Amino acid sequence: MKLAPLTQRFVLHFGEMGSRWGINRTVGQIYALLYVSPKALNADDIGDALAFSRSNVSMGLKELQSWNLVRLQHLPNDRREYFQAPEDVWAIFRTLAEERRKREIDPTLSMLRDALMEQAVVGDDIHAQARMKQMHDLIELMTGWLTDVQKMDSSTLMSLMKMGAKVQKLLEVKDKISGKFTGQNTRKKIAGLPDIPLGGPPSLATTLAPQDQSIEPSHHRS
Amino acid sequence: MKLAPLTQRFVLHFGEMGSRWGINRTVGQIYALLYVSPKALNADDIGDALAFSRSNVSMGLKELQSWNLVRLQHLPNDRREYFQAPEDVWAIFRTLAEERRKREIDPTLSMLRDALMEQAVVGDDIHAQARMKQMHDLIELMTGWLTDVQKMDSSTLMSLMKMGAKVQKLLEVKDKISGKFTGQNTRKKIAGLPDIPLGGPPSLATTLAPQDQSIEPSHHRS
DNA sequence: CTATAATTTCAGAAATTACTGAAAATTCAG
DNA sequence: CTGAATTTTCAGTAATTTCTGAAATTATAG
Repeated sequence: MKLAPLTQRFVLHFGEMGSRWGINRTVGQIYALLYVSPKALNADDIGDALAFSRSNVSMGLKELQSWNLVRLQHLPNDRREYFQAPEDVWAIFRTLAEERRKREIDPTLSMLRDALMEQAVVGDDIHAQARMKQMHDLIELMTGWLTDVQKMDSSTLMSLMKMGAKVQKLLEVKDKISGKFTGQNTRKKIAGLPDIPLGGPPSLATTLAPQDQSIEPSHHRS
Repeated sequence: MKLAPLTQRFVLHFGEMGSRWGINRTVGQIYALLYVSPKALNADDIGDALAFSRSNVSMGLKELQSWNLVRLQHLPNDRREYFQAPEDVWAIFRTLAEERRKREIDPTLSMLRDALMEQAVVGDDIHAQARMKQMHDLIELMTGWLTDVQKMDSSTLMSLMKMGAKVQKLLEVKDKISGKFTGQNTRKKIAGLPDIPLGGPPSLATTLAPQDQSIEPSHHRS
């Protein structure tokens, strides 16, 4: 590997972090390289720079393409494919968020939806279902909000993030002007079922009724 | 494994998703079980319910503890340790976000910080450093904002999320009232260096000056 | 302090995932 | 179409991760 020193550090770091991010070392390094590269690279460039086999590079690129994280380019008088990372870091971030949602959240959300449709019979399942409902509602709220956020233009998003905790103030002001409740009816409510509890302890107790709720397990051997 | 049907589906799903979430099957299933369980469970209960070896359960619980995702309990007249997931789904989510940041983001942020302190010498590194700066600034903005958000009380957060894209409107209104620029000076600016570009294409060109920026790679064989 | 219960550690087995080189498939200039 | 260039697939191997049972450690009741 014959990379410029800072580039090399960056690439190696991404390789190591890969596993924590759910990608492998190869994919991490390839992406890092594309990200810092001033020009698009072909598979041989990459394999050469990182000392990976050609097939490994091919698989890595395929993976990155499935994440929508690379742009494919064709150059005049060159049959090979050239790859580059999008220039806009915001765009990269959005893509990442979206893809992660698709892979890490959506399947769970749909599993939860299914489970909530069923009529729980066993006692344990009745409680379990209430818990699933809580999780489902939270996830739906978060992903719905993420969708909204992704629709905003970058500058709005930027403002929002830069003001940070100050939104709270702004929301308070808004409340005073527009009436008692905040954001009411802005997002659809799921038929018949209770809201996500906000506070601490009383949360579960309030969502589903007659179930053993005491802290100490009652029948766990003397 | 002798679990109630819905519980079982939930547990198995978490086991499968585990790998995508950076935890293993065991840990995923243990957490799922604790999450839906109406009472705290001890290691034997868990190993029994999921058919894992005692040592595997022990390791899994250790892992979950390192994520701050389980509470430990002691019962009268029972030497064993009992585990449970926090009841408040919001609290769980916050913990998850915080831990993931610690593991998946912070190391990269600090690597980037280090790399930005160096004086790039090689041409490629000069460009690479500009790219790292963009990534660094975006991450810092996001994590800083996350910190702010985590400081909000749940109801504010709830309002914010429920209003979704409508914040945009609110921000516009605020702008009209409070002057021309939004959020200006709300978060510290990093000395002397340019902001994160917002738009598409002109982004990189505006951040660091005299570097090959043309789209077609100029010296890539005829 | 001793004996027992409970938990943790750890070396090796099992399972999974990553990587390679060779072969197959695809693409495209001529 | 043909054949060279390029990319993809895939079977086998290497590396890593997960899981287990046995042994070691820790905690505590008596």
